[in-house]
Amino acid sequence: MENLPQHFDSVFTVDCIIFGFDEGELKILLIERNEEPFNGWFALPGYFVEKTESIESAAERILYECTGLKGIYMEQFYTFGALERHPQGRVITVAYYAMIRLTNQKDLKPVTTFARQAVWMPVKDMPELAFDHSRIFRKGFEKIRNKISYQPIAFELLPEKFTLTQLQHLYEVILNKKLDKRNFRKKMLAYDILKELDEKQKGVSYRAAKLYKFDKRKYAKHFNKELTFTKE
Amino acid sequence: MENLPQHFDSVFTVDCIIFGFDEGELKILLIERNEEPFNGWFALPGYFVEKTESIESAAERILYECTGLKGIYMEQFYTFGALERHPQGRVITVAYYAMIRLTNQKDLKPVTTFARQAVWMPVKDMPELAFDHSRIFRKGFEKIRNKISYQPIAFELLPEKFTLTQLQHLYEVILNKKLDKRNFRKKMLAYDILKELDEKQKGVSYRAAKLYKFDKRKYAKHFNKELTFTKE
DNA sequence: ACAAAAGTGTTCCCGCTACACCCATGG
DNA sequence: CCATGGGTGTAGCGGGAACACTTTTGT
Repeated sequence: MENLPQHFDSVFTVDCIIFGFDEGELKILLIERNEEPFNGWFALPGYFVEKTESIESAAERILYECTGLKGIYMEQFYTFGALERHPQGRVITVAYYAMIRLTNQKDLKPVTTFARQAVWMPVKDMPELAFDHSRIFRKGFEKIRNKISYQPIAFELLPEKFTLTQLQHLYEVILNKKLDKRNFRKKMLAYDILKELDEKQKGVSYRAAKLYKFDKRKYAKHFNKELTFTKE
Repeated sequence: MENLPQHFDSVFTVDCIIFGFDEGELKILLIERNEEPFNGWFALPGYFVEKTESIESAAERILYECTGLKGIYMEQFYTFGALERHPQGRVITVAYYAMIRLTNQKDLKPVTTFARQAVWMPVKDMPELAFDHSRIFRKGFEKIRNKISYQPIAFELLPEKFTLTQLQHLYEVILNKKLDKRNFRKKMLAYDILKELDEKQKGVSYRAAKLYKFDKRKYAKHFNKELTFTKE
């Protein structure tokens, strides 16, 4: 194989699975494509990586273009390169996922031309997606389902202040099974990564629950990891 | 960004971390490069992926060219695409690892021209590698160290028949810590994935140990996975 | 007989599971 | 006062960790 410099122009893409939690449902961000191929189909937000940017920053840029959000930690999880995955040629794609907090800004307008609109799609009514994106989604979903069972990463999806019941619901949705309330609370508090606030829920027609906050410091101490949740 | 068809020719590479276990040491397969850049440096076996092959088959081909081995199950673990990782341009690389049984054929002759020689390098004396291969290696090594603690994947490194002590040594080398003999045996036998043979070690000047074999059937039953160890 | 590794059980502790009732609040 | 979710404890079980001596074999 020749290795002439002009051959060193890789063309490849990034695709992102962006999880959000809203109205008790797990959702992911999809775009409706506005160009061929698969014009009009739903797809994962993703596009070509520029020659001058790293894969990570491309992922961040795409996420920004679809949501207006910046500085979200994304994790690479797999690279898909089947020969026939793109009808126009050989395009490999590096897949990332992110979990974001979607408060207020529920209706997102994409800042790009390649997407007609962006929507939060409940995971349970996922349509068939463009390219091999359905497959990418399944693999990514499996990944976070796995990860959440041994690492407390669900906070990223919740508002800053949340109740234990909200947190539990989120786990139940992701893991797709009922959890025991007492055991869940015991275990979660035993992790010692939550800070109990002097504040309660408001506006509910039943006993208000205590609010909690995720405590980055304690998390870092226990898991001796960088605080990768929100890259600063 | 334009998306003219002639731009749809990705150029990218595959790099492989191939683990072997020999003389009580964990080793990985390195090649000595025979072309620029990094001519003469040690590197992970890897090369460009052809336009007509999938990433997986490219990985297999490369492994074959370096070792003569076929049908080894390789697992993709990360894609590296930092801008400056290749001095001649933007080249992203998809990294795989494999664990192989290296009996008899300790001296491998590469079937390629881009490698001057292939060597089994003990992990503990790893030199600095070409490109960002040292980083790739560290990430891959961490991956298998992680994986081995919750999935019994170490058999692939041992000869077909092995003693429990050999298996334990292998775990100790990978995890880099001493394990308790009784607990190790108890746990390993409890997995119920070993078949005890009617055969003993030979040629040792002490009490001969029983030989065991990895039992694919039982493994598949417990882990309900395909028998991915040796793809047939 | 001695050197070297094979082989073997028990106890303790911790974390997970299962399970049901009273409490606070708003309407 | 009632409906709704908030909040709490305990007992049993199972898996992991710690720990030391006897057996077999070749030299």
